[in-house]
Parts: sequence; C-alpha cells; structure tokens
Amino acid sequence: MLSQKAKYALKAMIALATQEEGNLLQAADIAERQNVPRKFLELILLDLRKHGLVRSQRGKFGGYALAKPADAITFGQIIRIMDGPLAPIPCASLTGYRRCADCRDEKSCAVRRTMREVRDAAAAILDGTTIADALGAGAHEARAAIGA
Amino acid sequence: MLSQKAKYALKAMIALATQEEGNLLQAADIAERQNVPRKFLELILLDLRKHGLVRSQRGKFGGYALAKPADAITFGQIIRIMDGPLAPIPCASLTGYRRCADCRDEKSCAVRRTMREVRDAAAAILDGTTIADALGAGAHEARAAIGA
DNA sequence: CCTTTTGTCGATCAAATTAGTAGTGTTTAA
DNA sequence: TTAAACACTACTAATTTGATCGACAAAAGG
Repeated sequence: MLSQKAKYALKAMIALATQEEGNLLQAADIAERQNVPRKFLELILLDLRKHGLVRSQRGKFGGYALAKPADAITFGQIIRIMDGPLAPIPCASLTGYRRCADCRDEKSCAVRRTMREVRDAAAAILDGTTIADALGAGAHEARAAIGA
Repeated sequence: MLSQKAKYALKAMIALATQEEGNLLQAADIAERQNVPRKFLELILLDLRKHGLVRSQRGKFGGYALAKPADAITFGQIIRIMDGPLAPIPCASLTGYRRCADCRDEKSCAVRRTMREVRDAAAAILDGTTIADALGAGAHEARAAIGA
C-alpha cells in the first residue's frame, strides 16, 4: 500500500511542477490546493528537500520549488523516499534487500520469485513515469505509444 | 507490502499442493516445514477454508488439503483474502474501490492513473500465477514463453 | 532594529494494524 | 474413552501511520 505520506508527496511534487521555473510555492498554498494537512505536508517537503528533490527558501516570500526538471523526477524516486522499497517483500527488493527469517531456501522460493516479478513490473512503471508525465493528462500514454 | 500472513498463506498452499490428491497435511507439519508459528498458521488455514481454498478434517489424523486443483488457485486469490485489494491505493482498486477523501477531481488525478497501471501489472502477474506454477521452479516462465 | 512571514525541527500522540499467543471447545479415530 | 487434531474467541505487545504543537531560525521590508 502507498501511504498517505507518499500520496501527498506525489501530489505536492505535481503541484510544484505546475509553477514556472524559479517561482516558489508555499507549503500553505500547496496544502490548500491539494487538500492536505499543512503541518504534515511541511514534514514531507522537508524530507523531499533532504533527499534533493525540492529546494526551499525561508523567510517572507519563501517557499518550495523543484530542485530538478520535472522530467528528471520519477514516481519511483518519491515513493522510495517516503515508503521505502517498491518490492512487496524485502527478499525481493533490489534497493532494500533483506532475507526472510523463515526462509529455508531462497533460491527455490516461489513466493520470492513471483514477488520479484511484481517488483520489476511496478518498478518499470514507477521509474518510467516522471512528474512531467503527470502534468498532461495523456502524456505518459502518448510517450508509451511511440515506444519512448 | 505483503503481510507475513499472506506470505505464510502462500507457503502453506504450496506445501499442500505437494501432497497427492486426498492426502491430508496437518497444521503442525506445515508449520514445521515452512518455519511458521503453528497457532498463527491455524488462523490462516481457517481463513483459507472459510474462503473455499482449502478443506479440513477434524479429529485424529485430521488435517488440511487443497479444496481445488492447484492450477485453479492463484496467488492473487490468496493475497486478496489475506491482505485485501492488490492496488497500492483504494481509489485505483477494482475489487475494493474507495474514493480518496482529499481528491478534488479523480478523473484527472495522475497519481490514481499511475497506480491503476501498477495495479493492472501486479494483477496480471498474481492472477496469472497459480499454486501449480509455484511447484516446478520454471513452470511459470515456461507457460509464459509459449504464450499461455 | 523590529516585525512579519515562512521554513526547520523536535516532541508528542491517538488510532489502527500487525504478528502473534493462549485457552477452551469440538470432532474424530482408534 | 482418550488422545489428537481442527475451530473459535479473546487478548496483547509492538510497530506504524497520520498526524499536531510549539519553539526556533532566517529573510524581507519598513
């Protein structure tokens, strides 16, 4: 399951992407537009900043902006920051591998094998969808259609 | 994330599938083989029985068996029973749809659209992989290769 | 310098979920 | 009738989730 936190983070990033280059958006603005608790959103933006996805400016007329072009930020990056690995189970994760305590033989584990397939499929979509794709309603589909 | 419960359920079903037709396997046996807490496993098997995936026999020499052929039971069925919908977010679920409280316009929500893609990809794999596939190490891949 | 506005950060918290455990009952075969 | 097995209910401890609060720091403007 995607946590509320990750969902809010995605929505916030999309909101930031609607701004033109260099224009700051304030937490309170984003919170109101996206219907998200303001203080909670601040924590999320802080976290995104610490991971280099947004930059912030303090003080009067401060706010947040994307730290990179919208087409260089993927859903996968954001979700991994907020919720951790994409894999349904740690033993099937590339970025956060952990052995199952109860596993007798990982090599022959059908659960692991199938969960790896699920992970790969999810990662292909989430690492292949950028914040820029999220802006135009049909952008990703269009991209997919031409095989990009 | 796949819960321990769902993981144990999958492992238990695979264990039951190794038995020949009509042969019962006891909870204690499965628990030991698969390294799963026995009492917890009993709850899981009970749940699987109530959903018609296993049958049980009480009393001495009782135990559990699959209620249907192994190739008629999918990972998706088992996971939905234990953990609920496959979709990462309720608004992207087919089997357990629920609107997001904070959503202004679902139709244009890029998060939802992308999570639906993820759901579809996961469902394709999990509803396409059966307990029978899990037995032979390469069964599913073989099946996939011939386009079945 | 002072005030206002805004991000930063630590602490705290209530509710839900997860991963079990315990114990009692009920059925069945020998 | 007894031992072995599933059935069912109840409980609980730990963790995670989804926040909220308040003090602090910085930046801009008068």
